[in-house]
Order: sequence, then structure tokens, then C-alpha cells
Amino acid sequence: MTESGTADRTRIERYEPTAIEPRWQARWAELGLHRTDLHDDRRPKFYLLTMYPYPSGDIHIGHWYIKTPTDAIARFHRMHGENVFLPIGFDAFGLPAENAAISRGINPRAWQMANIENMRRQLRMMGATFDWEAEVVTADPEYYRWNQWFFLRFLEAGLAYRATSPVDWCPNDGTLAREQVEGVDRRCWRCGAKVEKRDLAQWYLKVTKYADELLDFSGLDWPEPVKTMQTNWIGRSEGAELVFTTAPDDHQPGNDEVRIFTTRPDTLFGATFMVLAPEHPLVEKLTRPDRRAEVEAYVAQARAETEIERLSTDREKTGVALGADAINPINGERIPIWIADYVLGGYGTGAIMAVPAHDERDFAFARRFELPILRVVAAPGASAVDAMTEAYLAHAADERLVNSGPYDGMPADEGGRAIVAKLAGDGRAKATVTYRLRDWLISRQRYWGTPIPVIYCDRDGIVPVPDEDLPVRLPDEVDYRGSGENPLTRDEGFLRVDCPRCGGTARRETDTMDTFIDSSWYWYRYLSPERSSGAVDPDMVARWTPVDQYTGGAEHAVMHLLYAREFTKMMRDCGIIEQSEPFRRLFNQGQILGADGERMSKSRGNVQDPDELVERHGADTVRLFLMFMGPWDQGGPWNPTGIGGVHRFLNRVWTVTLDPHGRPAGDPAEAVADVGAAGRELRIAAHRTLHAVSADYQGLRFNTMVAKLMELTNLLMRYRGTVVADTADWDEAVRLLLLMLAPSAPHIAEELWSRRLAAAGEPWRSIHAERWPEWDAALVAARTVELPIQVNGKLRDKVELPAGLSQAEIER
RNA sequence: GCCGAAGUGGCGGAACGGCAGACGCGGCGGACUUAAACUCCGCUGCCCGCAAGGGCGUCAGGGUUCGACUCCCUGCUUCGGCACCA
Repeated sequence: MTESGTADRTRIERYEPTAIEPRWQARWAELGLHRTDLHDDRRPKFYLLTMYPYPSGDIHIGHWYIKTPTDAIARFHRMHGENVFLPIGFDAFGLPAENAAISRGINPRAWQMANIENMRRQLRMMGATFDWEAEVVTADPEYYRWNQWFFLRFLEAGLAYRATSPVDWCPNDGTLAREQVEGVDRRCWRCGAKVEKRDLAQWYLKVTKYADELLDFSGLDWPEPVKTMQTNWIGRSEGAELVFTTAPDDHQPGNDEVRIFTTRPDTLFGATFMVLAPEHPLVEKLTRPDRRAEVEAYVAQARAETEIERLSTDREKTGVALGADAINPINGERIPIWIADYVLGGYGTGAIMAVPAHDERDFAFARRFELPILRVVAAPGASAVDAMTEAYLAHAADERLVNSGPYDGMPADEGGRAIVAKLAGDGRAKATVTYRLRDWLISRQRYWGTPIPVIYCDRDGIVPVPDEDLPVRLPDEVDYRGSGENPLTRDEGFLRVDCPRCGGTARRETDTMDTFIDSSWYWYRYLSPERSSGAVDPDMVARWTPVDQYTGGAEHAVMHLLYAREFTKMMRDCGIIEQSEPFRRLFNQGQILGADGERMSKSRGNVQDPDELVERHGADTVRLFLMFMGPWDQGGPWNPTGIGGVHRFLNRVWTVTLDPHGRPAGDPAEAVADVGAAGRELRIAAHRTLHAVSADYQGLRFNTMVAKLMELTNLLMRYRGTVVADTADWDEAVRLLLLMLAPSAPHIAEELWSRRLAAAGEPWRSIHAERWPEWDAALVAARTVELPIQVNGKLRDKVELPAGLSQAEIER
């Protein structure tokens, strides 16, 4: 390289990314650079997973933002001698395809497959090293049959069940899981329509069984916000279940048990009324005849309540008295029973004891309906009888029980325990734990999903489809005219089936599964996508999982990322795998918004098409620009202003590599006084850059990684065309620069590497098969430290001192 | 309301408790060019000053420290999540 430079300094080839990128992509495909031998156990494995895309049609720059740094991670780890597996697939079931099919009158499968074909092409343009051999497409019967198979295993294990209860219902998507209802005004996560309640028989997965286990994140390197969100979502709450009984009156005999959940058993003496959820099973029985009309009207209103604006939690409380009383188990006092929508049917026992003195909501309710408020907890010195203007919630260590009979004067905590202990004696109390987390409702009244493999027989009831009859295929030719109602419900060919037990005429379940089922295990399938004898290959799963690094958006913190953990635990409990957690390290990259700061969407017209950028600047520039924009977890509005700077940087890399001796007209080359010192400066800079860049790659800090490569390149530019460019130091710096650039800008690095090899007369070898270089620790360590001398916080002077001095020596 | 994250030049953003503003964009000036583009070089936080130099600066206010963008407290703003969870 060094001697050839002088010969041809005036006319080096220009950097033309579009000329070199397709060539190297083809070459890598030929070489199988991306392909992973999953059976190779001589090298440490690195399972790198990126959330598989939904094939919505076109890729936008947001896909690149997720995927190209992920490819850089893959290449970085390969250069460390690891056996990296970076698979890709498509999340092909789901509503958008079905809607598109309805509006265009084409089959969702055909539409989806065309989209996938297009996305494959666009993904390849990134120059990313996805292992396409491992691809899965969830709408493929050979994939979704295993969804059905899992469902049957869960059914056998008692982890799947059918129940009728009020469910969240979206007019477009049908039923939704609880996580899929968003916001105060309760809208569908996917289509934004308002969600209502409906009573329906639906299939559930018993994920609440894992509530406690899901709270344990030990051994997982996950972002704190995601762990916090999941923890809050699971909502563990310790307290006690207390049993009240109904008092007899003229209209009913009483003595029914009403179980309530409370976190404050210490306030039991302060319970001045009781509130049931409107849907509580005892409402009907307890309602006094003269209250019936009002109660029924309230229940009906509560049922429809999601259609009414629920603008804030501090809207005025509503409720109705049933006209019956309950008996407080601790003191035998009669208190009135009300129903109110602020008590939720699905949480705890659907009933509460109301202690207005010590609960904000109960306080507001008591004020509104003029119910008594009795203080039972007070700080020392506070009056036990004064009128309260707000609920007293404080939980100070020195507060004492008052108005609580024999428990007066006890510290609140201790009093609570004593009350529970007392009532526990005759079975009227027990310490319990309640969770916010609900079982996962997986039934969807949609066509484009995995059919739930059960059959309804008049004689045998619910009959699971036998394993050998899987998959239950989704018919391709269906009539999906109309309002979007599930066409399976009128597809006779699909519906009619013989009962596997009695052989009689039976009907198939027409609901399909939540598509989050598909995404709850796809990374296990990547390990054996063709396997027909089972959903997953247990040996491969044992060897390759948990996933070492997962990358994707944070928007699924309590959806996909929670479902995935739940599903893994269910698979484990069915003996399918041994793992308990799917993803060891998680990174949530930010989201690229449109230039207007809104989510990119075709309808807003703010979508940035990457093809266009690639055509103009090349894939390497686009990749690097996305990494350079800012911290990867940050995202932000799309602003391409700086992309030229990144392109110029790559141009300079091109120039210092191919034309070290050139000097552009107009650039006053300075004479280098001391070549040795300059070379040493270059060497130190190169090794320090390597040290820092390695750490940045490891920590996924790509923006500073690129900045450091720019700095090194700028330094090389300074010595370009001087005698320094003839030194071995220069040559080494360029070599390190290319190696460090290789994971992020793989095409230009490969091109320049090959030219260097050719110039040196060495046989070609891909830069991506090179080992990541090692830095010289002596060069990285600072020889001297500049110590600022400050007086009263102001900089007065600086001294250069050798590193590693003791404090006493410095002070001297 | 509760939980979480974040507030640094004109802009995107850097900074183990130790020279705030790396790197890039934009801007200004210059070289090259018949000219322009490209490329290259220099300057570019704000204020005062011809200059040397000085003052002020990391949302606001307190605190810890020889020293705070960084740690602690209080408040404000923005973004994300939750939504009466007893």
C-alpha cells in the first residue's frame, strides 16, 4: 500500500456505494457469511434476536433503526469468534391483513405473502446478516399447527380453560386481553376503537399462576423501566380476606358470606358501609323489592359504562343502596350494603368494606351519600372524634388505633395483625395476596389467525382436536364480505366436523387465537423451523436459549414481553423445554417518528422510505447515520439534515485508505517536524479509539462509537500527504479503523479491506471473518495526567503529572 | 392522581464527581476553480472588550464537596406507562 500510493495520486476512484454494495451483498450470500451452523459447539454461541416485523407492506426507516444496529452487534460478536445466530421471520397473522383483504377483495394470505416478498427484498438491502434459512412465517400451517399443539398441551395441564365472564370487546377486533385495552377512555391497542364489556364464553390461559415468578427478574439484564412496568402490571398486593355476613331482614334470610379483600385490616372498626361491584353475584338476592328498579337501572348503566366518558378517576362517585345490611365480623355491627362502579368485579373478591376515614374513594363516596365517617387510626395527640375533611392515609410508625374496642392504643400494623389473627380463629379472616394481573384471554372473533383446536359436540361437550388431526387449517377460500364479522362462522366446510369421540355431527370453534400467541415462542422455532416431529427441538433450545440479546421496541413492555415470559414458563411446566426465561438481555431502542413528531404512518404521509435514501447515499451511510443520530434507546423525529456529514466521513475513510499521499489543491500541507512524535500520536489515538469503540459496541452506544471513528479519521486526514503517511503507524491506524468500522458500515469496510489486501499481494479474505483487534494496553493507559489547579472553584492553572501518583506526592 | 424517564449552544447530541459543549449539522471566513458544485483549511455557547483579558453559563431554588451537568432535597416543564386495584 505504502509504495503504490505515490504512483497514482491524482486519480483514485470515487466512493460509489451503489456500485460496491450489491456486489458485496451477493458475495456474502454466496459465502454464507450469515448462515449459522447451530450444531457447531466449538465456539461460544450468541443468540441475537430482533423482534420479527409485521409485514405491513413497506419497510420504513424505523425498521432500519431497529435492525441495522442489531446487525452491527451480530458482526461485532462474530469478529470475537462467537457463533452468532441472527434469525428473522414474519408476524403474518393479524387484523391489518384481514382488513386489507376485505377492502380490496383479495385473500389475506396472498396479500400478506406479497408483502413478505417485498420486505425480504428491502431487508436484504440493509446488508444485514440475517440467517434466512431459519425464517418462520406465522401464517404458515407448519407454524401455527404448533400454536394449536401448545394449546392442547395447556388444556391437558389445566393451563387453558374456557369461562364466561364480562370481557373487553372491541367492535373491530372482538375480544381483547386486558393488556390490549389502553387509556382512560379504554380504546383498542390496535385500532383505537372504544372498547365495551360483553358477557362471552372465551378461552383463557392461566398466566396468573406465574404472578409471583414473573416478579422475579434476577439474572435478567433488562431495562429498569420495563421491569417496573411489568411489576406494576402484575400488581402484587398483600392484605387479608375478611368474611362479612348478610343480616336477615323481611325479604331474605341473611347469613350469606360476603368476602372482601383489604390491605388495611387494622381499619376494620372503621367500616361504616360495604360496597359490592355491580356485577357481584349477591346483588340480585340482597336487593330489597322497593329498591329493585333503581338497582337494576344502575347495574345496566354500569354495564354500559365504557360507552360513557370516564374522563378521570376523580369524577363524582355513583352508587345505589341495596336496602340490605351486612354484619361486621369484629363487632357485630350492621352496616348498609351498596353497589358502586368504583368497586371492580374482576379484582379481589369484587367487594370491599368501606372505611371512609382512611380511604380516599370511600371518603368521597361517604361524603356524597352522607354516610358516617369514623376515625379508627390517629397519630399521637390527634383527636379521635374531630370531623375529618379528608381521608387519613398516612402510615406513620407511631400511629395508634382508636375507636377500635379492645385494640385501642395498639400500633396500626400490630392491631391489623391481631384483628386478622382473632378472626382467623373462626375462619373469618386469612392473610392473602391479590394481583392485578388477569388470565390471558386468547379468543379472537377474527378469521386471520390460528384456529383454536376444539370441537363442540352436543353429546360430548368440548372436545379437543386430536393431535393427529392438526393442523386445523384455516380455509383459504372464504366469504369475507360484510362488516368484518368472522367469516368462519358461516363457512360450512370449516364448521362441520365429526365429533372425535362419538362420531356424531359437531361444530368447530370459530374463534382464532390472539396473534400474541404466535410471537410468544417464535425464537424457539427459529432453531428448527422445518421440524415436523415437534414444535421445538429440545436439544437446540437447551443449547441456544435463553436468547443472549433481544432488541425491539418498548411498546410491548406489558404485552409481548410479558406474554413471552409467561409462555416460556407454561412450556416449561408442560415439560417441553427446561428454560424459565426467554431473554437474558433486553434492549429497547427508541422509536423514529415522522418529521412532524408523530408516529410514521402512510395516512399521515410522514413516512420516510429507506430505499430512496439508500439510492442516494448508500446503505452504509444510512446505517451509520441511524447509529450516529443519538443514543439508540432514544429515537426521535426523523431529520435527515446530518446525513451528508456521515457520507463525508465515509468519503474521508475512503480517501485516507486509498490515497494517503494525496493532498487536495488548496490544502496547505504542513511540514511535520517530528515524524516519530506524530507517528506515536497516531498510534496512541488508534489504540485508544479501539479501546473506547470496543466498549461502546459492547454497551450499544453506537452514537459515540461513530464519533470516535470520525475523530480518528480526522487525525489521519491531518497527516495525509505528509511523511507520516509512509509510516507503519499510519498503516496500522488505517487497518484498525477499517476493522472497527466493519460491523457498522460493512460494505465500504469490505471493499477497502479487499483493496488493501490486493495492494499488498495477499489473498482475499473477508474483513467480516477477521478477528476483532486487540489494543496495546500500554498505549491506552495514560502516561501523564493533566491536573487542573483550582482555587475557590476557579481554574487557575494546570500541571502535567505522571499517572499513578499518590495524593501526598501530588500535593507536594 | 400514581409509577417511570428526561431537561446541556441555533439544531442532533458528548462529558469515571475534575478544563462543559466531543462528534456531526447549520452558520461565518478562507483555499482550490474562469465560475459554481465537490473537496480541503480555520472560526463558531452567551455578554463586555480593538485586543490581551474578564464576566456569565448544563430547567429553577436550596444543600453536600477543595471541586457538581453528574450526588441529595424541593419545585417546574416535557415525554412514556397506568387509570377508582380496596
